[in-house]
Amino acid sequence: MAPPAETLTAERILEATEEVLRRHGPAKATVVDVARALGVSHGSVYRHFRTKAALREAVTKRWLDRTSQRLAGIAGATDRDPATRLREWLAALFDAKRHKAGDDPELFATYTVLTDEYGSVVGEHIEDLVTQLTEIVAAGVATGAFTADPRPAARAVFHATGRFHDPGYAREWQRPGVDEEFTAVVDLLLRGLTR
Amino acid sequence: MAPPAETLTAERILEATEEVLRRHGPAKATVVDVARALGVSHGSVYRHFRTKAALREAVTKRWLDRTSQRLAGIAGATDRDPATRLREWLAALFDAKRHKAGDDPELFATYTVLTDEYGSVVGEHIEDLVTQLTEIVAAGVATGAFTADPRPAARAVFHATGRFHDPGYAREWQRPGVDEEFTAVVDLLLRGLTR
DNA sequence: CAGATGACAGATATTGAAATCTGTCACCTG
DNA sequence: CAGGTGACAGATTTCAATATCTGTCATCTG
Repeated sequence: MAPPAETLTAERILEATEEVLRRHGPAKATVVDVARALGVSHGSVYRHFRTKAALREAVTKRWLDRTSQRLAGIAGATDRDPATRLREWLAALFDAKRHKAGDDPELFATYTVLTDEYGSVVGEHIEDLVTQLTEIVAAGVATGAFTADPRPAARAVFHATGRFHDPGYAREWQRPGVDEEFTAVVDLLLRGLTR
Repeated sequence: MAPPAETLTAERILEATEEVLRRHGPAKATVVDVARALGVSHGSVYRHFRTKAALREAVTKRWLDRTSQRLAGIAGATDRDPATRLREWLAALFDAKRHKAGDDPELFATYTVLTDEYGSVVGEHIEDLVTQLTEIVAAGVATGAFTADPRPAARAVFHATGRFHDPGYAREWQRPGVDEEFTAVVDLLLRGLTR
């Protein structure tokens, strides 16, 4: 059922777009470049994505979804105790972001531009993450470990840790002492949640 | 001892610079404009500020200091109980920022550009604010209301409330529901601090 | 005939020459 | 002679012409 390798699919276009963005950056990456990379005319790209914006948006969504999926594994590990899971989930989010930002700063900057462009996609991603957090908090409430209204509490935890996952703070993630700051905030939040 | 009104002082240059920034914005405000507004040659401005950057930095500092001074009043009100003082201080910070951003968005954008340019001035301003918070937390620890190491706890509170005072989030401050989000975060933090 | 093409019009970006600005300094002036 | 000036060199910005890109669509082809 999988189409032959040479068939032009949305998937192949997205991969080529990621590569073009990596090479040229967000300002210079054009639809013509993507078409050239695939060896087709740019008109063909427009058969799969109505506009350049739609294409960039789809690439952005893909990138964010990869992070969500990684974290979903931790949120769903219902065998572990909620406090630990919350800590690990937040640490994993911080770690994922910090590595993305530190390992390839240019690519990270590229995606930061894209996420700024497509606020609604980011909004959905955040709702997704808050839902994962809600799952953990709700588990804690069920256990009796936490006292809280899960959804608003999860949202508060997400907002309170913004410094450790919002791309706007990426510069700070390299500085010494951030880990202590992270731990201090998470400790304080966990004390606030704990019965 | 106060110099006559027509004497060129650093103070008068700073006032003129604020006005020029308000009128022309950060990108188009030039030293020549400032000199023109004061009716002097631009060489005279350079007698008081070594570079354009030094002038802009001084204006930025003045602007930040005005906020610090307002908040210092609340932090220093040692007659009131620490938990209330902490809430009021954070609410006052949020309120001050939100009004600056909402009442004159262009001027706020101008100063956001300036604060991005002069990170060290912002750093000092933040240290100043964290010191004020530390004072409140320490008072709470003395009372027995809070359990915490005042300085790191104050820093954690500051970081955890970044969403409600960092200019990068200014867009969010207009949205409905932010007040509830603010209250949720502050409640959680206060629960964490409280013995 | 489904899918690809490339010519085209209007929008956007690039480029380089001209204009303006920054920072210095030798020289005024009250 | 303290404080101010304006001409100047080099850096930066502006602006208009030129080039490139986006999105459409009539046409082509396997």
